[in-house]
Amino acid sequence: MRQSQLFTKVERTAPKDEATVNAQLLVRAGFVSKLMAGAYTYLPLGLRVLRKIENIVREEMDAVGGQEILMPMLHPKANWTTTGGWENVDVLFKLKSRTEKEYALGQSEEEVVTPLIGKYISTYRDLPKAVYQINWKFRDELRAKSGLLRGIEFLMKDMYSFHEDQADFDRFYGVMKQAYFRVYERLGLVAKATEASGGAFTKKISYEFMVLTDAGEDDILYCDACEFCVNVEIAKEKEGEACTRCGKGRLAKARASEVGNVFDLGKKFAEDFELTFTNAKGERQHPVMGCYGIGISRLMGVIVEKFNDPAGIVWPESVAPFRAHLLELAGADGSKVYEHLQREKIEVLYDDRDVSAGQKFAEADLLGIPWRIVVSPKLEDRVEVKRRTEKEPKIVDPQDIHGIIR
RNA sequence: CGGGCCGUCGUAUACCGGUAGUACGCCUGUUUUGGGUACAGGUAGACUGGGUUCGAUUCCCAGCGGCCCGACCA
Repeated sequence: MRQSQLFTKVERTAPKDEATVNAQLLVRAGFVSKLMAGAYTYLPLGLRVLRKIENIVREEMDAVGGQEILMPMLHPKANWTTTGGWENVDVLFKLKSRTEKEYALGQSEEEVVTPLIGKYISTYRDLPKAVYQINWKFRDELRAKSGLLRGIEFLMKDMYSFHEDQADFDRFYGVMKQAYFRVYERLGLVAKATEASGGAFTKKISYEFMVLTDAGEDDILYCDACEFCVNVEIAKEKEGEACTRCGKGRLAKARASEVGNVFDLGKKFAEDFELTFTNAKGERQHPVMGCYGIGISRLMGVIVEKFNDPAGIVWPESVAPFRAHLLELAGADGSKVYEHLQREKIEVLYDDRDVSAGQKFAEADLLGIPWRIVVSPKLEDRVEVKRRTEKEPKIVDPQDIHGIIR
């Protein structure tokens, strides 16, 4: 894409009312624009990043047999009174139509997916099944904050699985855990599976996937020698104590942001909606249900919190809005290189604007695209290629670029 | 929801109970051309509604909005 055509522009100063790094950089660089606290517009650059994260999550959910659907965000009140959520879920947005009919905005979709699945599940031979969607969620938070980290409207992948028995759920939970770790790894993040409380509708322990960052709002204790990790809200252990699981490590405390979770919902929702299947003995039985969330838009914020330097964002290659940023300095013509990269199917942002070299360099650093390519009269027919993470460029022939940055 | 701070050109800021200034942006021209080039001219602003006052952007009240701390957060 030609940068001269991009409708957004870089701001030279950071917005005064954003405290977190993710909000400051994303707003300044023109990836997002705040409509109100907790709700952002995703601009062309930001939407490209969001879609990349979404696609990585989608690929990994498909890989474990998840089937993608898209459910309404607007829910009838009845589904929520059936489960008690209308009265008990305080973050539920409720609204009334002009004819006084009442609705809820989806903040999680057990109330919709459970009756939906009931239409298609009748025998144990239909199980297990896992369906998911990637869709906007609404939560009436008392205080939206921290840029993309806590919104009242946010993009989330939510998967729901249905199983014949607890053993099959447990098996699937293990599969999902590995899928989640693959997602985070592909995003360049290290996540810890953390034991946490199950919230309002399950007494069981749930697992939250946490990325360590000071911008987060959870405190966790984790063992420095084994995988053990627990949210302080349910921890019986204390910081500095020896780990009881492995007996070798010590527990350290850290701030983290929750980028995914897994709940064993048991039979709660199946019972509420009278969802049953016929087992091998011919008896009617409730399936065991699980739900699995990943906060897509929050991940975008967390990635920026983790990957930045004083000059700007440093996107991991897997989610960068473009792979290459082609800077055409005054007196040179980058159009041939641009066309070459397009033929090679390399996503490239072509800075063809009539602005100074210094401004192009500064803004390129802020945008954080992984590879920077410079064409300049100084270089004659050669071009300069540099990684965002590195200091020194390489001078190469234009036809060699795609081989280097691919 | 409790507490605190704050709303001034597009952005970031300053001053002031009596003509609202600066930087960046934007427009025109010249200049410059490898790290936000320089100069000249121009453009553009007091959240809303009440009150006090001769006069309010400034003081007071309310509303709306924002940020921070806490609580909350399937």
